Amino acid sequence: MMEPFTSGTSVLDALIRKLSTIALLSAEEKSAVRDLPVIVNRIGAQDTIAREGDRPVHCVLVGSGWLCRHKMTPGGKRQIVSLHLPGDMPDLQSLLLKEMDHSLSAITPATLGLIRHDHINDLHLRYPNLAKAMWRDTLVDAATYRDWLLGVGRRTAEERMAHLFCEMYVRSRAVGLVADEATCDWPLSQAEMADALGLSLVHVNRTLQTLRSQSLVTLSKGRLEIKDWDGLCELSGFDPSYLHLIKPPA
Amino acid sequence: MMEPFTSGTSVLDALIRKLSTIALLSAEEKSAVRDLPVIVNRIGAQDTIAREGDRPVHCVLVGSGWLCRHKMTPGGKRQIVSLHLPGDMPDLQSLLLKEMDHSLSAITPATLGLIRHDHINDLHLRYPNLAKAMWRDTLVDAATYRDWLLGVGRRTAEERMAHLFCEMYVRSRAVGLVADEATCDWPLSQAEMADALGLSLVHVNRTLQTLRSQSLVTLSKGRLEIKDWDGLCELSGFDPSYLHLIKPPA
DNA sequence: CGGATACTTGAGGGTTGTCAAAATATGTGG
DNA sequence: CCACATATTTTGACAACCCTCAAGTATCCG
Repeated sequence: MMEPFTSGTSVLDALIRKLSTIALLSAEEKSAVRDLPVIVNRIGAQDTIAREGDRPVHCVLVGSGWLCRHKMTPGGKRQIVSLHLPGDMPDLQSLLLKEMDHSLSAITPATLGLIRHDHINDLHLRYPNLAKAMWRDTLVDAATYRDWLLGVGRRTAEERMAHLFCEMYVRSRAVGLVADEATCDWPLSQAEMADALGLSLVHVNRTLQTLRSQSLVTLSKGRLEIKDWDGLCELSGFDPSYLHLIKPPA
Repeated sequence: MMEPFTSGTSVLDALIRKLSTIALLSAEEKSAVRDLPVIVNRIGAQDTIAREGDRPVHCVLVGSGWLCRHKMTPGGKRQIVSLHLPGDMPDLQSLLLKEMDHSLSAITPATLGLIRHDHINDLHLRYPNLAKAMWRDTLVDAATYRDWLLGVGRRTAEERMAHLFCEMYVRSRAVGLVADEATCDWPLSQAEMADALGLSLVHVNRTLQTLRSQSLVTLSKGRLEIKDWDGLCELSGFDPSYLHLIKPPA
Protein backbone atom coordinates (compact mmCIF):
# COMPACT_ATOMS: atom_id res chain seq x y z
CA MET A 1 0.00 0.00 0.00
CA MET A 2 2.74 2.47 0.84
CA GLU A 3 5.58 2.13 -1.59
CA PRO A 4 8.87 3.69 -0.53
CA PHE A 5 9.99 6.93 -2.11
CA THR A 6 13.45 6.77 -3.57
CA SER A 7 13.60 10.49 -4.30
CA GLY A 8 11.70 13.56 -3.21
CA THR A 9 9.73 13.73 -6.44
CA SER A 10 6.80 11.64 -5.32
CA VAL A 11 6.38 13.34 -1.96
CA LEU A 12 6.33 16.63 -3.83
CA ASP A 13 3.76 15.21 -6.21
CA ALA A 14 1.57 14.55 -3.20
CA LEU A 15 1.93 18.20 -2.26
CA ILE A 16 0.97 19.33 -5.74
CA ARG A 17 -2.06 17.06 -5.70
CA LYS A 18 -3.12 18.42 -2.33
CA LEU A 19 -2.63 22.08 -3.21
CA SER A 20 -4.56 21.49 -6.43
CA THR A 21 -7.62 20.54 -4.39
CA ILE A 22 -7.80 24.04 -2.93
CA ALA A 23 -6.06 26.29 -5.50
CA LEU A 24 -5.29 26.47 -9.20
CA LEU A 25 -1.62 26.02 -10.00
CA SER A 26 0.04 26.79 -13.31
CA ALA A 27 2.39 24.31 -14.96
CA GLU A 28 5.30 26.56 -14.08
CA GLU A 29 4.29 26.69 -10.43
CA LYS A 30 3.93 22.95 -10.31
CA SER A 31 7.39 22.43 -11.68
CA ALA A 32 8.78 24.97 -9.22
CA VAL A 33 7.28 22.89 -6.41
CA ARG A 34 8.75 19.74 -7.89
CA ASP A 35 12.17 21.39 -7.83
CA LEU A 36 12.08 22.06 -4.09
CA PRO A 37 15.03 20.55 -2.24
CA VAL A 38 13.56 17.96 0.05
CA ILE A 39 14.95 15.37 2.43
CA VAL A 40 12.95 12.16 2.49
CA ASN A 41 12.58 10.45 5.81
CA ARG A 42 10.72 7.44 7.12
CA ILE A 43 9.35 7.22 10.62
CA GLY A 44 7.50 4.63 12.63
CA ALA A 45 3.98 4.60 14.01
CA GLN A 46 3.62 6.76 17.13
CA ASP A 47 6.93 8.54 16.54
CA THR A 48 6.92 12.22 17.41
CA ILE A 49 8.25 14.62 14.79
CA ALA A 50 8.07 17.87 16.75
CA ARG A 51 7.11 18.70 20.30
CA GLU A 52 5.48 21.68 21.93
CA GLY A 53 8.23 24.22 22.54
CA ASP A 54 10.40 23.11 19.60
CA ARG A 55 11.60 25.57 16.98
CA PRO A 56 11.62 23.63 13.71
CA VAL A 57 13.76 24.74 10.78
CA HIS A 58 11.97 22.46 8.34
CA CYS A 59 8.41 22.14 7.22
CA VAL A 60 7.10 18.60 7.20
CA LEU A 61 5.35 17.29 4.12
CA VAL A 62 3.44 14.01 4.41
CA GLY A 63 4.33 11.60 1.61
CA SER A 64 2.48 8.57 2.94
CA GLY A 65 0.72 7.66 6.17
CA TRP A 66 -1.38 9.63 8.63
CA LEU A 67 -0.09 12.23 11.11
CA CYS A 68 -1.77 14.10 13.93
CA ARG A 69 -1.28 17.28 15.89
CA HIS A 70 -2.05 17.11 19.58
CA LYS A 71 -1.90 19.04 22.83
CA MET A 72 -2.03 18.02 26.47
CA THR A 73 -3.45 19.54 29.62
CA PRO A 74 -1.11 19.82 32.61
CA GLY A 75 -3.09 16.90 34.03
CA GLY A 76 -1.97 14.73 31.12
CA LYS A 77 -5.21 14.52 29.13
CA ARG A 78 -4.56 14.55 25.41
CA GLN A 79 -6.54 16.14 22.61
CA ILE A 80 -5.78 15.48 18.97
CA VAL A 81 -6.57 18.74 17.18
CA SER A 82 -6.06 17.66 13.58
CA LEU A 83 -5.37 14.68 11.34
CA HIS A 84 -3.16 14.81 8.28
CA LEU A 85 -3.06 12.84 5.07
CA PRO A 86 -0.49 12.55 2.29
CA GLY A 87 0.06 15.93 0.64
CA ASP A 88 -0.57 17.88 3.85
CA MET A 89 2.04 20.15 5.41
CA PRO A 90 0.93 19.89 9.02
CA ASP A 91 3.35 22.44 10.37
CA LEU A 92 3.35 25.01 7.63
CA GLN A 93 2.58 27.48 10.40
CA SER A 94 6.09 27.00 11.78
CA LEU A 95 7.26 29.24 8.93
CA LEU A 96 5.81 32.21 10.79
CA LEU A 97 5.11 30.87 14.30
CA LYS A 98 8.58 29.97 15.40
CA GLU A 99 7.73 28.05 18.54
CA MET A 100 5.47 25.00 18.39
CA ASP A 101 2.36 25.35 20.56
CA HIS A 102 1.51 21.68 20.05
CA SER A 103 3.14 18.40 19.06
CA LEU A 104 3.20 16.56 15.76
CA SER A 105 3.26 12.76 15.69
CA ALA A 106 2.74 9.87 13.34
CA ILE A 107 -0.36 7.72 13.60
CA THR A 108 1.04 5.15 11.16
CA PRO A 109 4.50 4.53 9.77
CA ALA A 110 5.00 7.46 7.42
CA THR A 111 7.18 8.91 4.71
CA LEU A 112 8.02 12.55 5.26
CA GLY A 113 9.56 15.22 3.09
CA LEU A 114 11.51 17.80 5.06
CA ILE A 115 11.75 21.16 3.35
CA ARG A 116 13.85 23.92 4.83
CA HIS A 117 12.01 27.10 5.75
CA ASP A 118 14.30 29.27 3.65
CA HIS A 119 13.55 27.19 0.55
CA ILE A 120 9.84 27.73 1.05
CA ASN A 121 10.31 31.42 1.71
CA ASP A 122 12.33 31.65 -1.46
CA LEU A 123 9.62 29.85 -3.40
CA HIS A 124 7.05 32.29 -2.05
CA LEU A 125 9.11 35.26 -3.22
CA ARG A 126 9.40 33.87 -6.72
CA TYR A 127 5.83 32.56 -6.95
CA PRO A 128 3.41 34.74 -4.97
CA ASN A 129 0.55 32.58 -6.15
CA LEU A 130 2.10 29.58 -4.40
CA ALA A 131 2.43 31.65 -1.25
CA LYS A 132 -1.28 32.38 -1.53
CA ALA A 133 -2.07 28.71 -2.08
CA MET A 134 -0.17 27.78 1.07
CA TRP A 135 -1.71 30.59 3.06
CA ARG A 136 -5.06 29.32 1.85
CA ASP A 137 -4.10 25.86 3.03
CA THR A 138 -3.49 27.16 6.56
CA LEU A 139 -6.86 28.90 6.39
CA VAL A 140 -8.61 25.68 5.44
CA ASP A 141 -6.89 24.15 8.43
CA ALA A 142 -8.41 26.88 10.57
CA ALA A 143 -11.82 26.25 9.03
CA THR A 144 -11.45 22.62 10.00
CA TYR A 145 -10.64 23.59 13.57
CA ARG A 146 -13.83 25.63 13.61
CA ASP A 147 -15.80 22.62 12.57
CA TRP A 148 -14.16 20.38 15.14
CA LEU A 149 -14.93 23.02 17.77
CA LEU A 150 -18.58 22.94 16.79
CA GLY A 151 -18.45 19.17 17.03
CA VAL A 152 -16.75 18.83 20.38
CA GLY A 153 -18.81 21.66 21.82
CA ARG A 154 -22.25 20.91 20.43
CA ARG A 155 -22.50 17.52 18.72
CA THR A 156 -23.29 14.27 20.52
CA ALA A 157 -20.73 11.49 20.51
CA GLU A 158 -22.57 9.71 17.71
CA GLU A 159 -22.87 12.79 15.51
CA ARG A 160 -19.26 13.72 16.15
CA MET A 161 -17.90 10.33 15.18
CA ALA A 162 -20.07 10.12 12.08
CA HIS A 163 -18.87 13.58 11.12
CA LEU A 164 -15.23 12.59 11.44
CA PHE A 165 -15.82 9.60 9.18
CA CYS A 166 -17.40 11.89 6.59
CA GLU A 167 -14.59 14.40 6.76
CA MET A 168 -11.74 11.95 6.46
CA TYR A 169 -13.43 10.06 3.67
CA VAL A 170 -13.98 13.23 1.63
CA ARG A 171 -10.45 14.45 2.28
CA SER A 172 -9.01 11.07 1.33
CA ARG A 173 -10.95 11.04 -1.89
CA ALA A 174 -9.96 14.60 -2.74
CA VAL A 175 -6.28 13.66 -2.79
CA GLY A 176 -6.83 10.45 -4.71
CA LEU A 177 -6.68 7.95 -1.87
CA VAL A 178 -10.07 6.39 -2.58
CA ALA A 179 -9.91 3.81 -5.35
CA ASP A 180 -12.76 1.55 -4.58
CA GLU A 181 -15.81 3.71 -4.12
CA ALA A 182 -16.92 3.49 -0.51
CA THR A 183 -13.83 2.73 1.54
CA CYS A 184 -10.69 4.45 2.71
CA ASP A 185 -7.82 3.82 5.11
CA TRP A 186 -8.68 4.12 8.78
CA PRO A 187 -5.54 3.66 10.81
CA LEU A 188 -6.82 5.23 14.05
CA SER A 189 -7.11 3.01 17.10
CA GLN A 190 -10.14 3.57 19.29
CA ALA A 191 -7.88 5.26 21.83
CA GLU A 192 -6.73 7.71 19.16
CA MET A 193 -10.30 8.30 18.06
CA ALA A 194 -11.14 9.09 21.68
CA ASP A 195 -8.40 11.72 21.79
CA ALA A 196 -9.55 13.22 18.50
CA LEU A 197 -13.23 13.29 19.47
CA GLY A 198 -12.81 14.43 23.06
CA LEU A 199 -14.37 11.21 24.37
CA SER A 200 -13.26 8.31 26.53
CA LEU A 201 -12.02 5.11 25.00
CA VAL A 202 -14.94 3.13 26.37
CA HIS A 203 -17.48 5.53 25.00
CA VAL A 204 -15.84 5.47 21.57
CA ASN A 205 -16.22 1.73 21.55
CA ARG A 206 -19.90 1.91 22.40
CA THR A 207 -20.63 4.73 20.00
CA LEU A 208 -18.96 2.80 17.21
CA GLN A 209 -21.19 -0.15 17.96
CA THR A 210 -24.32 1.92 17.58
CA LEU A 211 -23.10 3.28 14.23
CA ARG A 212 -22.37 -0.27 13.13
CA SER A 213 -25.73 -1.53 14.30
CA GLN A 214 -27.42 1.15 12.19
CA SER A 215 -25.51 -0.19 9.17
CA LEU A 216 -23.85 3.17 8.60
CA VAL A 217 -20.20 2.07 8.63
CA THR A 218 -17.92 -0.85 9.30
CA LEU A 219 -14.37 -0.63 10.54
CA SER A 220 -11.94 -3.47 10.24
CA LYS A 221 -8.31 -4.18 9.50
CA GLY A 222 -7.49 -0.50 9.22
CA ARG A 223 -10.16 0.22 6.63
CA LEU A 224 -13.32 2.28 6.88
CA GLU A 225 -16.25 1.16 4.80
CA ILE A 226 -19.14 3.53 4.41
CA LYS A 227 -22.32 1.55 4.00
CA ASP A 228 -24.77 4.43 4.01
CA TRP A 229 -23.30 7.76 2.98
CA ASP A 230 -26.57 9.66 3.04
CA GLY A 231 -27.41 8.27 6.45
CA LEU A 232 -24.02 9.30 7.82
CA CYS A 233 -24.38 12.82 6.46
CA GLU A 234 -27.90 13.08 7.75
CA LEU A 235 -26.94 11.90 11.21
CA SER A 236 -23.85 14.07 11.55
CA GLY A 237 -25.05 17.14 9.68
CA PHE A 238 -21.99 16.90 7.45
CA ASP A 239 -21.60 19.68 4.90
CA PRO A 240 -18.22 19.70 3.15
CA SER A 241 -18.15 23.40 2.38
CA TYR A 242 -15.84 24.13 5.31
CA LEU A 243 -13.15 22.13 3.48
CA HIS A 244 -13.21 24.76 0.72
CA LEU A 245 -12.39 22.24 -2.00
CA ILE A 246 -12.23 23.67 -5.49
CA LYS A 247 -14.12 20.70 -6.84
CA PRO A 248 -16.80 19.84 -4.28
CA PRO A 249 -17.38 16.11 -3.75
CA ALA A 250 -20.12 14.61 -5.88
CA MET B 1 -15.51 54.17 27.31
CA MET B 2 -16.00 53.84 23.58
CA GLU B 3 -15.60 57.20 21.92
CA PRO B 4 -16.87 57.47 18.35
CA PHE B 5 -14.44 57.49 15.46
CA THR B 6 -14.87 60.45 13.16
CA SER B 7 -12.42 59.12 10.59
CA GLY B 8 -10.79 55.83 9.80
CA THR B 9 -7.53 56.85 11.44
CA SER B 10 -8.30 55.54 14.89
CA VAL B 11 -9.67 52.21 13.74
CA LEU B 12 -6.49 51.78 11.74
CA ASP B 13 -4.46 52.71 14.80
CA ALA B 14 -6.16 49.84 16.59
CA LEU B 15 -5.01 47.54 13.79
CA ILE B 16 -1.44 48.80 14.04
CA ARG B 17 -1.49 48.27 17.79
CA LYS B 18 -2.78 44.74 17.37
CA LEU B 19 -0.36 43.74 14.64
CA SER B 20 2.48 45.17 16.74
CA THR B 21 1.68 42.61 19.45
CA ILE B 22 2.60 39.77 17.10
CA ALA B 23 5.01 41.30 14.54
CA LEU B 24 7.52 44.13 14.20
CA LEU B 25 6.37 46.88 11.86
CA SER B 26 8.55 49.62 10.40
CA ALA B 27 7.48 53.25 10.50
CA GLU B 28 6.87 53.11 6.76
CA GLU B 29 4.68 50.04 7.08
CA LYS B 30 2.68 51.65 9.86
CA SER B 31 2.01 54.71 7.78
CA ALA B 32 1.01 52.54 4.83
CA VAL B 33 -1.58 50.88 7.07
CA ARG B 34 -2.78 54.26 8.24
CA ASP B 35 -3.33 55.26 4.62
CA LEU B 36 -5.68 52.35 3.87
CA PRO B 37 -9.04 53.48 2.55
CA VAL B 38 -11.55 52.46 5.17
CA ILE B 39 -15.27 52.94 5.68
CA VAL B 40 -16.23 53.40 9.30
CA ASN B 41 -19.46 51.83 10.41
CA ARG B 42 -21.31 51.46 13.69
CA ILE B 43 -23.44 48.47 14.51
CA GLY B 44 -25.57 47.42 17.43
CA ALA B 45 -25.18 44.60 19.91
CA GLN B 46 -26.16 41.21 18.45
CA ASP B 47 -26.11 42.52 14.88
CA THR B 48 -24.75 40.08 12.33
CA ILE B 49 -22.05 41.33 9.98
CA ALA B 50 -21.66 38.29 7.76
CA ARG B 51 -23.42 34.95 7.59
CA GLU B 52 -22.35 31.48 6.65
CA GLY B 53 -22.53 31.29 2.86
CA ASP B 54 -21.85 35.00 2.27
CA ARG B 55 -19.07 36.18 -0.03
CA PRO B 56 -17.75 39.36 1.57
CA VAL B 57 -15.86 41.94 -0.49
CA HIS B 58 -14.57 43.75 2.57
CA CYS B 59 -12.46 42.72 5.50
CA VAL B 60 -13.84 43.81 8.85
CA LEU B 61 -11.58 45.60 11.31
CA VAL B 62 -12.80 46.00 14.88
CA GLY B 63 -12.41 49.59 16.10
CA SER B 64 -14.29 49.22 19.37
CA GLY B 65 -16.44 46.56 20.98
CA TRP B 66 -16.33 42.76 20.97
CA LEU B 67 -17.27 40.49 18.06
CA CYS B 68 -17.63 36.75 17.80
CA ARG B 69 -17.55 34.07 15.12
CA HIS B 70 -20.05 31.28 15.47
CA LYS B 71 -21.46 28.20 13.76
CA MET B 72 -24.63 26.21 14.22
CA THR B 73 -25.56 22.55 13.96
CA PRO B 74 -28.56 21.68 11.79
CA GLY B 75 -30.39 21.13 15.08
CA GLY B 76 -29.86 24.78 15.98
CA LYS B 77 -27.21 24.46 18.68
CA ARG B 78 -24.71 27.30 18.52
CA GLN B 79 -20.98 27.28 19.15
CA ILE B 80 -18.97 30.49 19.37
CA VAL B 81 -15.58 29.62 17.92
CA SER B 82 -13.71 32.85 18.60
CA LEU B 83 -13.95 36.22 20.28
CA HIS B 84 -12.53 39.42 18.84
CA LEU B 85 -11.29 42.63 20.39
CA PRO B 86 -10.44 46.03 18.93
CA GLY B 87 -7.61 45.74 16.42
CA ASP B 88 -8.67 42.26 15.29
CA MET B 89 -9.63 41.49 11.71
CA PRO B 90 -11.97 38.58 12.36
CA ASP B 91 -12.56 37.70 8.74
CA LEU B 92 -9.16 38.24 7.25
CA GLN B 93 -9.54 34.71 5.94
CA SER B 94 -12.24 35.95 3.55
CA LEU B 95 -9.40 37.36 1.45
CA LEU B 96 -8.58 33.81 0.36
CA LEU B 97 -11.59 31.76 1.45
CA LYS B 98 -14.29 33.37 -0.61
CA GLU B 99 -17.31 31.78 1.02
CA MET B 100 -17.94 32.18 4.74
CA ASP B 101 -18.08 28.86 6.59
CA HIS B 102 -19.34 30.60 9.74
CA SER B 103 -21.07 33.79 10.82
CA LEU B 104 -19.67 36.97 12.31
CA SER B 105 -21.70 38.96 14.83
CA ALA B 106 -21.33 41.71 17.36
CA ILE B 107 -21.44 40.94 21.06
CA THR B 108 -21.58 44.66 21.97
CA PRO B 109 -22.32 47.77 19.97
CA ALA B 110 -19.20 48.14 17.85
CA THR B 111 -17.31 50.41 15.51
CA LEU B 112 -16.07 48.66 12.41
CA GLY B 113 -13.66 49.62 9.69
CA LEU B 114 -14.48 48.05 6.34
CA ILE B 115 -11.49 47.62 4.05
CA ARG B 116 -11.93 46.37 0.52
CA HIS B 117 -10.14 43.15 -0.34
CA ASP B 118 -8.35 44.72 -3.27
CA HIS B 119 -6.89 47.43 -1.07
CA ILE B 120 -5.48 44.83 1.26
CA ASN B 121 -4.14 42.77 -1.61
CA ASP B 122 -2.50 45.88 -2.98
CA LEU B 123 -0.95 46.61 0.41
CA HIS B 124 0.42 43.08 0.53
CA LEU B 125 2.06 43.49 -2.86
CA ARG B 126 3.76 46.69 -1.83
CA TYR B 127 4.67 45.56 1.69
CA PRO B 128 5.36 41.83 1.84
CA ASN B 129 6.22 42.17 5.50
CA LEU B 130 2.68 43.35 6.19
CA ALA B 131 1.36 40.36 4.30
CA LYS B 132 3.44 38.17 6.57
CA ALA B 133 2.18 39.96 9.66
CA MET B 134 -1.40 39.36 8.60
CA TRP B 135 -0.73 35.75 7.67
CA ARG B 136 0.84 35.38 11.10
CA ASP B 137 -2.30 36.86 12.59
CA THR B 138 -4.44 34.18 10.96
CA LEU B 139 -2.01 31.56 12.28
CA VAL B 140 -2.35 32.88 15.82
CA ASP B 141 -6.08 32.58 15.31
CA ALA B 142 -5.55 28.94 14.40
CA ALA B 143 -3.37 28.43 17.48
CA THR B 144 -6.21 29.83 19.56
CA TYR B 145 -8.62 27.37 17.98
CA ARG B 146 -6.27 24.58 18.95
CA ASP B 147 -6.34 25.73 22.53
CA TRP B 148 -10.11 26.04 22.59
CA LEU B 149 -10.32 22.52 21.15
CA LEU B 150 -8.15 21.24 23.96
CA GLY B 151 -10.42 23.05 26.39
CA VAL B 152 -13.77 21.90 25.05
CA GLY B 153 -12.43 18.39 24.54
CA ARG B 154 -10.44 17.83 27.71
CA ARG B 155 -10.92 20.54 30.33
CA THR B 156 -13.68 20.56 32.94
CA ALA B 157 -16.24 23.35 32.91
CA GLU B 158 -14.39 25.13 35.71
CA GLU B 159 -10.98 24.89 34.05
CA ARG B 160 -12.41 25.95 30.73
CA MET B 161 -14.09 29.05 32.09
CA ALA B 162 -11.04 30.06 34.11
CA HIS B 163 -8.95 29.60 30.98
CA LEU B 164 -11.20 31.86 28.96
CA PHE B 165 -10.91 34.57 31.60
CA CYS B 166 -7.13 34.30 31.46
CA GLU B 167 -7.02 34.44 27.68
CA MET B 168 -9.30 37.43 27.26
CA TYR B 169 -7.59 39.34 30.02
CA VAL B 170 -4.14 38.80 28.48
CA ARG B 171 -5.38 39.67 25.02
CA SER B 172 -7.11 42.79 26.30
CA ARG B 173 -3.96 43.90 28.04
CA ALA B 174 -1.81 43.21 24.99
CA VAL B 175 -3.76 45.73 22.92
CA GLY B 176 -3.88 48.34 25.66
CA LEU B 177 -7.40 47.78 26.97
CA VAL B 178 -6.35 47.20 30.57
CA ALA B 179 -5.80 50.46 32.42
CA ASP B 180 -6.40 49.52 35.98
CA GLU B 181 -4.35 46.49 36.76
CA ALA B 182 -6.67 43.57 37.38
CA THR B 183 -9.85 44.26 35.42
CA CYS B 184 -11.04 44.32 31.85
CA ASP B 185 -14.31 44.56 29.93
CA TRP B 186 -16.49 41.48 30.03
CA PRO B 187 -19.52 42.05 27.82
CA LEU B 188 -20.52 38.40 27.44
CA SER B 189 -23.85 37.30 28.88
CA GLN B 190 -23.92 33.91 30.52
CA ALA B 191 -25.79 32.57 27.50
CA GLU B 192 -22.95 33.76 25.27
CA MET B 193 -20.37 32.26 27.59
CA ALA B 194 -22.27 28.99 27.35
CA ASP B 195 -22.02 29.06 23.56
CA ALA B 196 -18.33 29.89 23.71
CA LEU B 197 -17.50 27.21 26.28
CA GLY B 198 -19.70 24.46 24.88
CA LEU B 199 -21.79 24.34 28.06
CA SER B 200 -25.40 24.94 29.00
CA LEU B 201 -26.52 28.28 30.37
CA VAL B 202 -27.43 26.76 33.71
CA HIS B 203 -24.08 25.10 34.12
CA VAL B 204 -22.27 28.32 33.26
CA ASN B 205 -24.13 30.04 36.04
CA ARG B 206 -23.18 27.37 38.56
CA THR B 207 -19.59 27.16 37.42
CA LEU B 208 -19.27 30.92 37.71
CA GLN B 209 -20.50 30.71 41.27
CA THR B 210 -17.84 28.23 42.24
CA LEU B 211 -15.13 30.44 40.72
CA ARG B 212 -16.53 33.37 42.65
CA SER B 213 -16.73 31.41 45.87
CA GLN B 214 -13.04 30.56 45.53
CA SER B 215 -12.32 34.30 45.29
CA LEU B 216 -10.75 33.87 41.86
CA VAL B 217 -12.84 36.38 39.89
CA THR B 218 -15.84 38.65 40.12
CA LEU B 219 -18.07 39.62 37.24
CA SER B 220 -20.39 42.59 37.39
CA LYS B 221 -21.71 45.36 35.24
CA GLY B 222 -19.83 44.14 32.22
CA ARG B 223 -16.44 44.09 33.93
CA LEU B 224 -14.23 41.17 34.85
CA GLU B 225 -12.13 41.55 37.96
CA ILE B 226 -9.38 39.05 38.53
CA LYS B 227 -8.87 38.60 42.24
CA ASP B 228 -6.31 35.81 42.13
CA TRP B 229 -4.34 35.61 38.91
CA ASP B 230 -2.03 32.85 40.05
CA GLY B 231 -4.96 30.81 41.28
CA LEU B 232 -6.76 31.20 37.96
CA CYS B 233 -3.70 30.14 35.98
CA GLU B 234 -3.09 27.23 38.30
CA LEU B 235 -6.66 26.02 38.06
CA SER B 236 -6.97 26.37 34.30
CA GLY B 237 -3.44 25.45 33.31
CA PHE B 238 -3.17 28.70 31.41
CA ASP B 239 0.06 29.23 29.48
CA PRO B 240 -0.03 32.21 27.13
CA SER B 241 2.53 30.90 24.67
CA TYR B 242 -0.17 29.83 22.22
CA LEU B 243 -0.99 33.52 21.74
CA HIS B 244 2.48 34.01 20.26
CA LEU B 245 2.79 37.55 21.60
CA ILE B 246 6.06 39.27 20.84
CA LYS B 247 6.21 40.66 24.36
CA PRO B 248 4.94 37.91 26.66
CA PRO B 249 2.76 39.10 29.55
CA ALA B 250 4.61 39.83 32.79
C1' DC C 1 3.25 -19.92 20.66
C1' DG C 2 3.47 -16.13 23.95
C1' DG C 3 3.29 -11.43 25.12
C1' DA C 4 1.61 -7.08 24.02
C1' DT C 5 -1.74 -4.29 22.12
C1' DA C 6 -6.36 -3.38 20.91
C1' DC C 7 -11.08 -4.15 21.53
C1' DT C 8 -15.25 -5.35 24.28
C1' DT C 9 -18.32 -5.67 28.21
C1' DG C 10 -20.22 -4.64 32.91
C1' DA C 11 -21.31 -1.78 36.80
C1' DG C 12 -21.73 2.42 39.01
C1' DG C 13 -20.97 7.30 39.60
C1' DG C 14 -20.31 12.13 38.36
C1' DT C 15 -20.52 16.04 35.49
C1' DT C 16 -23.41 18.32 32.76
C1' DG C 17 -28.02 18.98 30.33
C1' DT C 18 -33.02 19.94 30.33
C1' DC C 19 -37.18 21.80 32.04
C1' DA C 20 -39.44 25.08 34.77
C1' DA C 21 -39.95 28.98 37.46
C1' DA C 22 -38.51 32.71 40.49
C1' DA C 23 -35.63 36.72 41.39
C1' DT C 24 -33.03 40.40 39.74
C1' DA C 25 -31.34 43.67 36.47
C1' DT C 26 -31.97 46.48 32.38
C1' DG C 27 -34.16 49.39 29.27
C1' DT C 28 -37.86 52.33 27.32
C1' DG C 29 -41.80 55.13 26.76
C1' DG C 30 -44.85 58.09 28.82
C1' DC D 1 -38.52 59.69 36.99
C1' DC D 2 -41.54 56.01 37.32
C1' DA D 3 -43.87 51.83 35.39
C1' DC D 4 -43.89 48.25 32.74
C1' DA D 5 -41.88 45.00 29.48
C1' DT D 6 -37.90 42.49 28.51
C1' DA D 7 -33.64 40.34 29.19
C1' DT D 8 -30.56 38.20 32.34
C1' DT D 9 -29.34 35.67 36.29
C1' DT D 10 -30.39 32.36 39.76
C1' DT D 11 -32.42 28.25 41.87
C1' DG D 12 -34.45 23.54 42.14
C1' DA D 13 -35.38 18.90 40.62
C1' DC D 14 -34.38 15.29 37.78
C1' DA D 15 -32.51 12.81 33.86
C1' DA D 16 -29.03 11.71 30.48
C1' DC D 17 -24.80 11.31 28.58
C1' DC D 18 -20.51 10.19 29.26
C1' DC D 19 -16.55 8.81 32.44
C1' DT D 20 -13.92 5.75 35.44
C1' DC D 21 -12.63 1.47 37.10
C1' DA D 22 -12.17 -3.24 36.27
C1' DA D 23 -11.89 -7.38 33.90
C1' DG D 24 -12.36 -10.31 30.09
C1' DT D 25 -11.70 -11.45 24.99
C1' DA D 26 -9.77 -10.98 20.50
C1' DT D 27 -6.01 -9.77 17.51
C1' DC D 28 -1.46 -8.80 16.08
C1' DC D 29 3.36 -9.78 15.71
C1' DG D 30 7.78 -11.61 16.54
